[in-house]
Formats: sequence, C-alpha cells, structure tokens
Amino acid sequence: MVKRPRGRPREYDRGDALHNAMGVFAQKGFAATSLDDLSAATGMNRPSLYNAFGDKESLYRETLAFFVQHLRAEIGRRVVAEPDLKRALLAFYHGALEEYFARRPSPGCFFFCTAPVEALSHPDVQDDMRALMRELDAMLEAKFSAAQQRGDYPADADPRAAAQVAQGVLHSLAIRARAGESKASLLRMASHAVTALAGSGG
Amino acid sequence: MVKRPRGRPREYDRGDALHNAMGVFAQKGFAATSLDDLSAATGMNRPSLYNAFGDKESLYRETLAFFVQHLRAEIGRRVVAEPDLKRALLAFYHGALEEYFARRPSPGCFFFCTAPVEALSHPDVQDDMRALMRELDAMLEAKFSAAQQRGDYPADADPRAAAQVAQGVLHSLAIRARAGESKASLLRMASHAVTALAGSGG
DNA sequence: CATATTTTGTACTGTTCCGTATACTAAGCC
DNA sequence: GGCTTAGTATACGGAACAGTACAAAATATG
Repeated sequence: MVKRPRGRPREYDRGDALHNAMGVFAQKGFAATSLDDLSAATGMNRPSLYNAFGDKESLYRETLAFFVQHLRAEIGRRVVAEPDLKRALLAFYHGALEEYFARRPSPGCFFFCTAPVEALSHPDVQDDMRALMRELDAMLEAKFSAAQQRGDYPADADPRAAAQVAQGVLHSLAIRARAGESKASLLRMASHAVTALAGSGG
Repeated sequence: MVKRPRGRPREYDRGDALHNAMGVFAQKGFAATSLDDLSAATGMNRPSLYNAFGDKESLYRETLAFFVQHLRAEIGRRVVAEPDLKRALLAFYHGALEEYFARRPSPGCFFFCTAPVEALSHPDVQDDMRALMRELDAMLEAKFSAAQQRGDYPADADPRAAAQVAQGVLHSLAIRARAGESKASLLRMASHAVTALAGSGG
C-alpha cells in the first residue's frame, strides 16, 4: 500500500505518456513534432508535460531511453540467453524486425531513424546514440568472443570488428524498413548476413 | 558562347546554391531548417529561392538528387571500374568515409542521416530513398555476380542478398560517423566487413 | 531612349510554435 | 472546516515560420 502524495493526484500514467509520445516522435521525428502533437497524443496538457518531462528535448531523450529500456529487455530475453552464435544473431535481427514492423504507421527503428538527424544540433542525443551503439557492440562482441573460445568462430578474426558489422546490419534493417522495403526481403537479408558473419562453421 | 536571356541576369549559380543548401540540410535536417537558413546559406533571398526551386520540400529533394549525382560519379570512377571484388568494396567504403568526414561541421551521410526521418511524412522522399538503395543494391549485386562468374565468389551464395548486406555496412558507416565515431575505427570496420562479405578467397 | 522581361530586395500576412502565467480543482493535513 | 500542496485547464506573449505581393533594378530588344 503506497502512501498517497499530498496534492491533487495526477491523471496520467508516465509510462503510457512516454509510449504515446514515442509514437509521435517515431512518425514525425523530433523537429517536426509540436507540443500540441505531444499534448494530443499523451492526453496531457502543456503545463503537465513541462512539469513531468521538462522541455521538448528532454521528453524526446526520455522516449529514447524508454525505447532502449524495452530493447534491452527484449535482447536479454532472446539473444543473451541463446548460446549459439548464429541463432543469437538471428534472434537479434528477427526481434528487431518484429519491432520495426509492429508499430504500424511508422515502420523502421524509432532510434536509428530519428536520432541521427538531431545528433549534431543536440549533443546529448549524440551521446545517447553513442551509448546505445557501444552497448550493442559490447553485447555482440561478447557473443563472438564466446563462440571463438568455444571454437565455433575463427580464432584469427576480430570479434570487435565483427560485432560492429553485425550491428551495422541492424542499422540497415532500420533504414530499409523505413524506406518501405518488405519484411520478407529484410528477413532474407538478415539470414544471409548471419551466414556471412558467423561463418559456415555454425 | 551562350545567348544571354532577356531580363535581369540571375546572380546565383544553381549548383553552388544546391551545394550550400545541402550543407544546411545536412547539419540541421529538413524539418529544422528554415527558409531564412537557406536564404543565408545560398545568398539568395526568399523569392529567388521559390522561383528557382519551388517550396522547401522541392529544394530538399533537389539537394538529395544533387548528392546522389555526385555519389554516382564518385562510385563510377572508383568502384565500377575496379574489377576485383574486395578492392571494389573497399573503394566503395573508403570513398564514402572520405565524403562523410570531409564536410566538416556535419559528419555522416547527408542522405541516410536526414532522409529516413522525413520518409513517412513525405512519400516522395521515401521514393527517393528506395530509388537510391535499389540503385546501389543493383550496382553491388553486379559486382558479386561478376566475381561469382569468375569463380572469385562462392557459387552457392546469393549475390542479391550479399549486395544488400554490403550496402548495409554503408548505412552503418553513415550513422556511426554521425554519432561521432572516429574515421580510423570505421575504416577498420569497413575492412573487416570486406573480408566477411567477399570471403577469404580474394 | 522607351519598352518588355526577368531577377532582386523588402515588407507583409496569417499561422504556428514554445514556453509560461494565472486561475481552478482535487487531494492530504491539522 | 480551513489550510497547504500538487496537478489541471485556459489563455496569453513574443518569436519564428512559410509563402507571397509589390516595387526597384538590371538587362535585351526595337
């Protein structure tokens, strides 16, 4: 039983608000999204938005963090737990494609399709990008290294560079989904990428 | 000797104007760029901009086409002319990285870092994206197929999917440069990608 | 020199935008 | 019940925005 705070209870749910704000940002991008759009999507009026999240950039960065948090959970469940390198990579791409094609009116990756354009004007967003990519690189590198130690991956290859390329495929799926390419085509591309990256010895 | 047209001669050069407009769009993105920004960058005042290029979206799409035109020239010179698969791929990535790090204040790919965010709101831009990616896929597929026919690339591999992955690496270089990763790191990533994609038999 | 034609420069219009001030409402606390 | 605290609703202010009229300038033509 949580103690009720002092004043009038808020009428919005913070998670719902972030989810809905993300929907708008994903479709229009940061710059083209107005506070009226956000207000309409979240059901919160402007002062409540400012009180809860600060200005537009802060809210945007919170939606990025919200997205990453869910991505992390999904990856932990489907990828980190999978010991086999090829299957882990496939789970990585398939999970991403599920996500990219699920949020219907705005396919493609919310993060990789909207953040890059803001990275130069908003250094904090650039930092967010770097942080996510570093995290994914590290996660993938651990996969390649583990496979290498088990002898399932060439000993003379560079797991760090391999991880970068593996994440690169993700970036491409993100962009291509945004451009309207079909899910089937991208699934095919992903599976080819796995055989190219994980070698034939999987 | 070209015949001088009738009225007051224009004071701008169309190519210069597109180049400078591209600089602004590359840094701020389409939505965050104002006509005042464009006017300042090109030295043209607003009515001249409208007379020459139409509205903001038309101008943006012309800068995209301008970029693609130069990209095409560069690729034709450095990539298509190179018969060896690995060397062609390396030239492809190295040329891209030169470009991505040359335009100083705004690293990363003008096209792949600014167009995706607009693709849903501006279907014509989405079409432009698809067209470019299709063209690059075809160019790369031709490389893989040629190598395959020469026996320099596995006969059972799919050149079409390989081309998609190869272009995927480009997308990643574009995004990572925008995020501030170093050129050295990306060169290393590119060379690893080449060995992974073109096989060890190069 | 007078006229037609095209571009340039300035100023304007109506809209949209972000952020906030002010008044109102719903709850806890004493 | 009165007071304090926190959230909501409305409305505002000043700035920036996209696009356009209109007059001035520069050139060819006759």
